[in-house]
Amino acid sequence: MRIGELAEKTGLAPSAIRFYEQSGLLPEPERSPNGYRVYSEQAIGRLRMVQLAQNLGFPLDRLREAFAGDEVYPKEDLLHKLDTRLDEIEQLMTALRTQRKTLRTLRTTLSEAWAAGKCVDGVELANQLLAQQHEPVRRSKTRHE
Amino acid sequence: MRIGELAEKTGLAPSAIRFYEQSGLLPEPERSPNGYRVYSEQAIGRLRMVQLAQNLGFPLDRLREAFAGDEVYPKEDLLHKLDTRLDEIEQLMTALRTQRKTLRTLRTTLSEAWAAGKCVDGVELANQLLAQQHEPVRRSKTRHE
DNA sequence: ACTAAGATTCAAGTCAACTTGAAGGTCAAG
DNA sequence: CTTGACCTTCAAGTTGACTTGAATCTTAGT
Repeated sequence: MRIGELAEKTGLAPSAIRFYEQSGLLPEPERSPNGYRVYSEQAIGRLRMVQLAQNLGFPLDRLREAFAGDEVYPKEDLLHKLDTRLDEIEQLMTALRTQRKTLRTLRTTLSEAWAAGKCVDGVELANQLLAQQHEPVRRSKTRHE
Repeated sequence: MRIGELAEKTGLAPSAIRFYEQSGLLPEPERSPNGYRVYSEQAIGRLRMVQLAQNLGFPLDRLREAFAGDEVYPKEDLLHKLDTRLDEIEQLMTALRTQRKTLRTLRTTLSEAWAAGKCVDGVELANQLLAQQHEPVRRSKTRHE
C-alpha cells in the first residue's frame, strides 16, 4: 500500500502522514525500489490510534512519548495520561460554564436595557463582569477536520 | 498616562497594547511632543472591554468589527454575537463531554485488562472508540494569562 | 512519445495573539 | 556626562498541526 491509499483509508492527507512520520509518531515505512513509501495494514491501526488520541484532545508531542518506543508503553503512565486529560477537561468545562453564565447575564442586561430604551455604559458593565471571571484558562484544541 | 502606566493598570504588556492598536482594536492615541503615546482614562475602559470579550472567548477579529467604529455598535448585532458564542460554547461542551465519556471508558477498560493481566489490542480498541466519536470539533481558545 | 496521476524532498506559509530583538530617541537622577 | 528606565518602529520569532509550493521522478494509459 502506498501513501495515497493509506491516506484514503484513514481519511488523512498524505502530507499529514509524512508529517506524522517526520514527527516520530509513525515508524519509517519500507520503501519500494523507486523510493515510494510502502505500508502494511499495521500502519492503518497505528494511524487509527493516533486519530483516537487526537480526538481525545492529546497534543501530538504527548503522543510521541507513548508512540515512540515500539509497543508496550507502561500502563501506569498511560492511565496517568488519561487522568491528566480528564482533569484538563474538567477545567475547560468549568471555564466554559463561567463564560456561559457571564454571556447570559450580559445578554439579559443588554436586552432589558434595550427594551427600556436605556443606554448602557459598556465600560462599567465590563468592569462588573470582569470581577466575576475568575480563572482565565488556556486553550483546548479539539481536533480539526 | 504613557503606555507603561496603562499597561500596569490593565495588566497587559505594552507590546500587547501596541498590538491591539495596530490591529484596530484601540484608537490611535495622542502623542506627546517626543512621540510617546499618551492615553486618557478612557483607554482603560476600552481595554477592559477588550479583556472581557477575550475572556468570553471572542477572537480578536470578531472584536474588531464591534470596536472599529467609534461607539454605539448596533444592539441587534451585538446580541447576535453573544448568541453565536453561546452556541459555540454548547458545541464545545458537547464535544468535551464526548471526550470525557470515551476517556472514562478507555480508563476502565485498561484498568480491568491490567488487573486481569490481559493484553489489550490497542488498535481494535481504538477502532471501537473512534466509532463512538461523532463530531470532531475545532479549537476553543479560552483566554490566556 | 506524451500526459496525468501520484510519488519524493525540502523549505516556507498558515492562523492567533502576542513577544522578542535590533537599533535608536528621551529624559530624570547622580 | 553617563547610566538606566522607558519610549519609538519594524521585522521576525513563537506554538501546533499541518498545508502549500517548487522542483523532480515513476509509472500506467492512450
